[in-house]
Amino acid sequence: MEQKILDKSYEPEDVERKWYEYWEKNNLFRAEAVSEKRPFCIVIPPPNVTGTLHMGHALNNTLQDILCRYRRMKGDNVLWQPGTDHAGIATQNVVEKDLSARGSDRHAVGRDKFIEIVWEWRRKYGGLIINQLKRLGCSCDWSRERFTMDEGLSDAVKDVFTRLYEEGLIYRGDYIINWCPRCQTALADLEVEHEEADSYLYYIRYPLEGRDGYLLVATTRPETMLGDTAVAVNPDDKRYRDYSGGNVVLPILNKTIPIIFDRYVDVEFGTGALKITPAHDLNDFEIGNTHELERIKVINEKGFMNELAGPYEGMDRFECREKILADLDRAGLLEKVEPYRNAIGHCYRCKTMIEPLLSKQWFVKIRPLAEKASQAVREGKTRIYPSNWEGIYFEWMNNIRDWCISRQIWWGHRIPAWYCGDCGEVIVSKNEPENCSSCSSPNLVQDSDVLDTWFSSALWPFSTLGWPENTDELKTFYPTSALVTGFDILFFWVARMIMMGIHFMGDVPFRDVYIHALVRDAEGKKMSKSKGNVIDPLEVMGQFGTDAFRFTLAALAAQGRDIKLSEERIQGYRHFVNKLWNAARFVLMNLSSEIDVNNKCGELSLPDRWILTRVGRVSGEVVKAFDDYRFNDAASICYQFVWHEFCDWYLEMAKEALYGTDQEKKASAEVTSLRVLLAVVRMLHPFMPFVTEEIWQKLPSTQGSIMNGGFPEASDFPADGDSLKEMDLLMGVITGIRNIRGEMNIKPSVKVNAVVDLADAEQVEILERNLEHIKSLARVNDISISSGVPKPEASATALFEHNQVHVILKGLLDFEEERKRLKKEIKKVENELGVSDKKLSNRGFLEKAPDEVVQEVRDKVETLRSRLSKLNQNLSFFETIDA
RNA sequence: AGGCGGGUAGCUCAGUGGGAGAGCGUCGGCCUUACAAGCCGAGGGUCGCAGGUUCAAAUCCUGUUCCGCCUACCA
Repeated sequence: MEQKILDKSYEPEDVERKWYEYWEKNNLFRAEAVSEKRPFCIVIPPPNVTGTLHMGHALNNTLQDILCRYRRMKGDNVLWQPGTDHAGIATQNVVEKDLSARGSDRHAVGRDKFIEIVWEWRRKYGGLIINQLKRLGCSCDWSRERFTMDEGLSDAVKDVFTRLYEEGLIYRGDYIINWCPRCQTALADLEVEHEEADSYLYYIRYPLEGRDGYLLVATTRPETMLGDTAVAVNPDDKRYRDYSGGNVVLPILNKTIPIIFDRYVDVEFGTGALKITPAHDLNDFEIGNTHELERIKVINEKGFMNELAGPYEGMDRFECREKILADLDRAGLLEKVEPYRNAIGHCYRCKTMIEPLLSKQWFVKIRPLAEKASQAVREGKTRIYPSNWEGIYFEWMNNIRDWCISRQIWWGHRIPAWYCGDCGEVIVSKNEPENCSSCSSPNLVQDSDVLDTWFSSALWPFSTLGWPENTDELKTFYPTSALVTGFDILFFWVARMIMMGIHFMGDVPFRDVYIHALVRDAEGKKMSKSKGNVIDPLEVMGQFGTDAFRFTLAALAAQGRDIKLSEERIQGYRHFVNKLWNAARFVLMNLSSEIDVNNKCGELSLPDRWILTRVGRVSGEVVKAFDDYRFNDAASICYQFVWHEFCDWYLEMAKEALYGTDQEKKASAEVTSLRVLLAVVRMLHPFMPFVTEEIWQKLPSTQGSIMNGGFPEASDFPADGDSLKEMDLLMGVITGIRNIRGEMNIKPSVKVNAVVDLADAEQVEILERNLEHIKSLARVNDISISSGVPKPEASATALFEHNQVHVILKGLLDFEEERKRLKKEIKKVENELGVSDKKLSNRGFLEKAPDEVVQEVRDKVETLRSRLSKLNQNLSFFETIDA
């Protein structure tokens, strides 16, 4: 027989391991591909396969797990679809770093071998983050784990690429792209981080051809002048009107380039003359196109000056800048240098300064996809919570530009395009072609680039469910129910999933998107390794227990606000876990061996009726909060109820019956406390899966896992409105006496005598029936309840509603203290009365405010008046008595 | 430059038209047989500032200031 009494304190470590193994062994996370039950599906935002769990993951997955566990308990067929992402650039970087530490590099090992090494790496470390998610308690259906480089998902990628190509939505072209000279690859616009920094604006003289003088040009990047093919001015700019048809001589290279006119140029900025470098700047590129300018690339893919850079060939781009400035200065062509702040793009992976470069890349023509994705959200097919993110989503969708999807790295989905070595034909095909479709030549070479990782992530909600096969999973779970993610990947990932989902599945990929906050440190700073302010979730779990950690995250996850996390907060919620544990321990200790929650018991006591009514209401509130993604509300409702209603009031009062000899009363207290505890652990289970399972398994009347125990609902409990009012009265008396005791510093060991004077004689009986509770909770020896009795001599009085309770102080304390206390309270009541009186003397209020509001204020005034007169009476009593 | 969010108790925040709240911290009192990771009690706020709408504003509007974030092709 298993020991049913709980240990004195909760020890998370063993308990967590035990139950996670139990859940997995019993397949409790398994979803059914076909089921009568209502489907609920979340696809996990796939973590990088090389990653380790950080706070962002912890929050993100805790919230998902809360939703999944909640829905499962409500009887849904839940699929939490897990998996990892191959994270092309990040993973390649990690493996390359490892290679270089061993004195090698990817070019030395070759492409095929390198990819093999990365797979090996994944086999070795890919399970790390998965195990960390398990440690967090995540109830993913691990039997369905996917990886973006799996065969099935790779097929999906090829399928999507070829179909988009055939539809003209994927094309290949020469454009200015963001190039990272360190990672040696193109990046999408989104992958470039702009940060404002101190820089300089250099004013350079471009001598005019065939006449005296020069055109003064302002630039932040003097090294690109080697690739200049024009200088542009605004046609409306009077200063340059007579330069039409003229040329300038490009300094250093002494090349003649034209002065062109274009409205793009801002007359106000700098000198109003803009040097044009079509091969190294997006705007210049576009201006170059309209004016049919030559594109001269002077910086190569490694960030070094090439052979077209004349004397600077072979220099690094920054070195070249310094040299060129020195040379210009010497030639008297550098007029001035001004400090200037501008935002320069950096690689989001390695922080290297991005080089805008002319390059041939693959792009997705995004507008047609974006428009439908925009519309779907506008029509409410997908709802974004909190809704202010919708505006940001639309904003981005409206200004979106074509998506550069080719990457010059090796780890990823290779672009399914082949080039004919003989006729130059481009063949895009799911399967490797044997001959050129145009000239039948077998001389075909596959494109060496791979696709942006986000290209495969964009398919995640349907590729993981088996697409392009028409699987049962797709039929059952697509569109998925909710997506939970941080705003930092709203564009990278969420928007692109919506586009691809609509295009290939004909429907949005998810009904709801819940955008959660960022986890910051206690000062509100972003956590980062370089700042050294990271809190490691695994350490936290070890120190405080996973349940306390999860509850903290949920309790702090208010919509639209970042989370400031500190160890003190987590510690605070660990106390809550302990409180729950001890409540359970107490209930268990007092249960009779043959007890069952369905046992018949005699008449319920007032506290019994009250707590059952309350737990019903609270269940309803929690359900509503979960349904609205108000995790913090759900958490604090539970916290408040468990600690301050169940423990502080109910269990304290139940002791009366539990310790007593009346078997009927004892039985009803036992059944009620068990019933409420069973509800409490179930409503807390989504937050705190481990401790609740541990308690559940020790409680009588349970079978199997708490996961199958159902979620408590309002209708499970009797609603007894009278019990709420009666308890208010009872608690009012007890609180009144406690207030006096506290303020007068009467020690708990000293019992007092009290007289209760009720305004409503009919309520006397209510208190009479509950005298024992007042005596034990307020530490009272003798008490009398009646209506309309005079205040006893030498007593202190507490008021509640229209009632008063007098505590006899004779021989207990200093009356001066009581006079002070009364005066203080009189002042407080007078202030409140002043506010309300003012309202009632305002004609506008009486005429225009709703009747019930006016009535409320009238009632309040009445209450305050009677309080005030009682307080004054009490005070005058004390004024006449000598201590 | 544009956009978004925020400023409420010492700290972290909830509260979106009608009585300023919670948790933590602080202070005072308690080893009351579930829990000192606990129990009982107390103190503490001109709701950033200035106008406006309203009978009534923390709440709605306008302006302003400070902080944070996002987006951006003025060199």
